[in-house]
Amino acid sequence: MALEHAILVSLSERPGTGYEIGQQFSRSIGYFWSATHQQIYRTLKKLHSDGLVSFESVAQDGRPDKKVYTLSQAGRDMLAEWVNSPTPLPPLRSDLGVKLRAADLGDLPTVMAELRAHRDEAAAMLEVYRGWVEQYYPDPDALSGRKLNQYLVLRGGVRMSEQTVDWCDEVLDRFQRELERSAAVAAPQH
Amino acid sequence: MALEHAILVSLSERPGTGYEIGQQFSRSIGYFWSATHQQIYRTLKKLHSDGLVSFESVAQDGRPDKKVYTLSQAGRDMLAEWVNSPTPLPPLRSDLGVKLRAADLGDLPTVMAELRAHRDEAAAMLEVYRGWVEQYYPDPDALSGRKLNQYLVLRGGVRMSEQTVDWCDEVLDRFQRELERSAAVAAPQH
DNA sequence: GGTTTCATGTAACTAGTTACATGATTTA
DNA sequence: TAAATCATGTAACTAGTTACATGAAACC
Repeated sequence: MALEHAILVSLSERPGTGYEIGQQFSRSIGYFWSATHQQIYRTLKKLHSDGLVSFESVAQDGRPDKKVYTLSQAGRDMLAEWVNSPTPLPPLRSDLGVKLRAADLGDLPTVMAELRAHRDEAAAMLEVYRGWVEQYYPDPDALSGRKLNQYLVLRGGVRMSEQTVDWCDEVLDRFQRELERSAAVAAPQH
Repeated sequence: MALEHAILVSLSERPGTGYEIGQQFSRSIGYFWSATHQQIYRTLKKLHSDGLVSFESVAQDGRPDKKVYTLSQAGRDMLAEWVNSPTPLPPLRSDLGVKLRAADLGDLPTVMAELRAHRDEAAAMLEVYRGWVEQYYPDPDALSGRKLNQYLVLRGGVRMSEQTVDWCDEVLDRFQRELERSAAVAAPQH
């Protein structure tokens, strides 16, 4: 139930509405989590009924009231306990990996085109993350505390994207050689 | 619904029981997927009712009958179509990342100890994957077809584990410096 | 004599996704 | 005037986890 924790972490930094938490999740790698707004509203409701957060309704003109949530002491205690607890290795799961294994059931040029698109998406994310590092953490050695933590999480995202791009490139290289090999067999030049 | 696909991929290589599929998922990185047996049995039932697989009950002495599932032509067609389709980048999700961001709510030495344990788990997986490469793919350049695909998936697992280990090391290094810094403040030597 | 392997299942739960709904405000 | 932003919600669904259940065989 890391969504609960991700929301609590967000609120531990500043109080906010469900909408704002959703924005943060989708806009930054910083929370290393993603969720739809429905999931967030539902979870906030549960966190409230569990006494981990409280909220204050704020009236607005022309817009629905917003509920500004704040972490309670119980929520803070719970978070601290969770932070000190072990994090098991997540089970391995990758759509791309599953698909790759069966790649020869498809059409190689098509598979390669889709792989290239996947690679490019990952490369675009990587550029975004690198831009954030430059913009928000220009002097990483000087960081400490919360800011350091946020930087290190971002570093994890950079590493992951790099890994994805490199893996796709490795696969594409090998598939390219396969293509050339089969072309050579189909139309030998000597 | 990549579990469906993962099961179909497994059956495309050889017919098998739900139990065997579960073994494969948990024993090898090859399918890049994990699932509990309950999930697998349930999904096989659905795949059967969708006409993507068929099964034959095999009586055994002293054991419950086993159902040996086989991919149907419809299943094979469906898989081929899926293999040719795009794979979107999965949403970023990491318990460790969420936790790291809130690391200063916990106790630094405790957090570091848990991080070290996480790192060691990932390093152990990495050794397992590397062992498989050596054992089953000693000459990667010579591979082609299904065998090549399987190798490339395994390479993805190696890369991911490496990334996890390296990230943990980077975080641990920085946290170590934080520890030393705070120790220096608490007990200055000059 | 206790654990692991083989082999399947039901039931209840938690987590996550997709579709639909409302409605004012700001920006292009 | 069309799209995006702000702000929340219900409902129905799919996916994944955990607990409980059975029972023989093989291994240590």
